[in-house]
Amino acid sequence: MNSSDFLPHIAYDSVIFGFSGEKLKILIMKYHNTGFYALPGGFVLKNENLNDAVQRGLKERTGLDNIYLEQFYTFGDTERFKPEVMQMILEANNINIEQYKWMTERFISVAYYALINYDNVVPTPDALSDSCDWYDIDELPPLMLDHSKIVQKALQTLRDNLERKLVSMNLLPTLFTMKELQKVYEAILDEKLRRTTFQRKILSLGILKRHEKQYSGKAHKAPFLYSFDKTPPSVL
Amino acid sequence: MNSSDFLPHIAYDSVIFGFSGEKLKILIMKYHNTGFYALPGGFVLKNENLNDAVQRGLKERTGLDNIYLEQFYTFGDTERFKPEVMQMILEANNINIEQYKWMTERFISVAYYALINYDNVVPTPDALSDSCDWYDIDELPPLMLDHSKIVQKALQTLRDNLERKLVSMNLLPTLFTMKELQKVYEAILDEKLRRTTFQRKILSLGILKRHEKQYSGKAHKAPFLYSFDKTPPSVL
DNA sequence: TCTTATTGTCTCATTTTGTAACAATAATAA
DNA sequence: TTATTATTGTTACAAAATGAGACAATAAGA
Repeated sequence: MNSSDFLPHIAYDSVIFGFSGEKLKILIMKYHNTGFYALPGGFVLKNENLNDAVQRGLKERTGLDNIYLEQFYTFGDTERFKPEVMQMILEANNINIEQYKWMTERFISVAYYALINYDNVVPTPDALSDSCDWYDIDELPPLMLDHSKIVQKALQTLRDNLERKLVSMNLLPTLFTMKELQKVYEAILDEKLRRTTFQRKILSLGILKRHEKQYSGKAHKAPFLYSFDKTPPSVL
Repeated sequence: MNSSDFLPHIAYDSVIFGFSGEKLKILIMKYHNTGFYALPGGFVLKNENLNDAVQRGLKERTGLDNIYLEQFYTFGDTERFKPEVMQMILEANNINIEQYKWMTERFISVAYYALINYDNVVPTPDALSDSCDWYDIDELPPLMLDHSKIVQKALQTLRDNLERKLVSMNLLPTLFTMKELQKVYEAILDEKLRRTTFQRKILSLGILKRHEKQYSGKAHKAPFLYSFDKTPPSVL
């Protein structure tokens, strides 16, 4: 795979959401020797579907196949074009700038968000970066270029989609309690929800399967465990 | 303006909605001597914002400035790459294929929908096409490439956004009746709505300003006229 | 003046949502 | 063993939103 295998001027960036404990998190990369933080991204092969290119990149970053993905916006302002930034990254990696000149040209970036089960992931840096780590959504480092804007738009889209798509299914393990599910909603919406109303509403959707209780080791009544029922009525 | 002024591999397509009478309509172009019907589209100048490129194209097609625009999806499957199609269009226009070879390469297309006031528009074909006309959304001719898919996705997005964005504001003239507003909703959702419920709900949003009645010339009580109130509370 | 079609508003039934209360219960402390 | 504590599942009732119909008002035409 060399430069000429990729479509010039076209990139993708991905906002990879995971949920752990009480917090919504995303994966952020840090480039070698530059202090630049960025979203995981990549390029599209000349004979590759755009969506497949993103899946391929996510597989490299997370080790997971068949990730839940939603494309949410394509960023195409000329302001994103800062050739000196990519040049610094390439130089910091002792890369032959001449050969990778295409990388310093203007790019339009198609942005996706992914939802994955935090526990299943081994974040893996790429050749240009020395880390790929989870960050709380409200404690992100300063991101390069327009990546902060991309994250904000991803969050907004995730919120808008929360009621219409099975978001939480992809963020939780197979079995979970009603409280855990509520925590996911609260983390995404960034607001507290009323326990009884939430429970009634979710159950009335008919998308959950109730399993045997499991004694949790806590000093109170044990909660039911739930899973998402197979082939739910698409919640539309 | 010549070929080298444009970003290669990147195009846009626009689904331009208008409303007339009872029907939702979109603008469709027909290419010279080929029988190909297509959405209005175009390319992005090397130093031009993506969104500006689309506004520029819409201005050429409709004569309008500052059109309401929403980007809704970027189509990037390799299946869209059918060089013979663009080649036929170029040949039918006696265009030097060598010089316009870039047009026959693979393109990723960013799709937008626009909402405009049907009555204000003079549809104008471009250099390659001999017509640009309104078609009822349910009576479209067969469209080239994946353009039918693009229209379907535009419609779905429009429906999803109907409650959250001020869609109708851009499809109606300044003054309109409650019945006309209801017709817009019905055309978009493709379903009948109950008059009293619709009226109550819309009025409760507090986004309409009621004006003096105008005797309509019809044999019944004259309806109020409404306009959208300035700076509505963004309906979110 | 009567008829017709449609509009604006109101009422009442139904459904959904907000809010609080309460019994059940798993671990812990006494 | 028994009481205590924290949390859960469910119910009950109030408040709000929605569905469905009734009805008076009224502009134009018969």
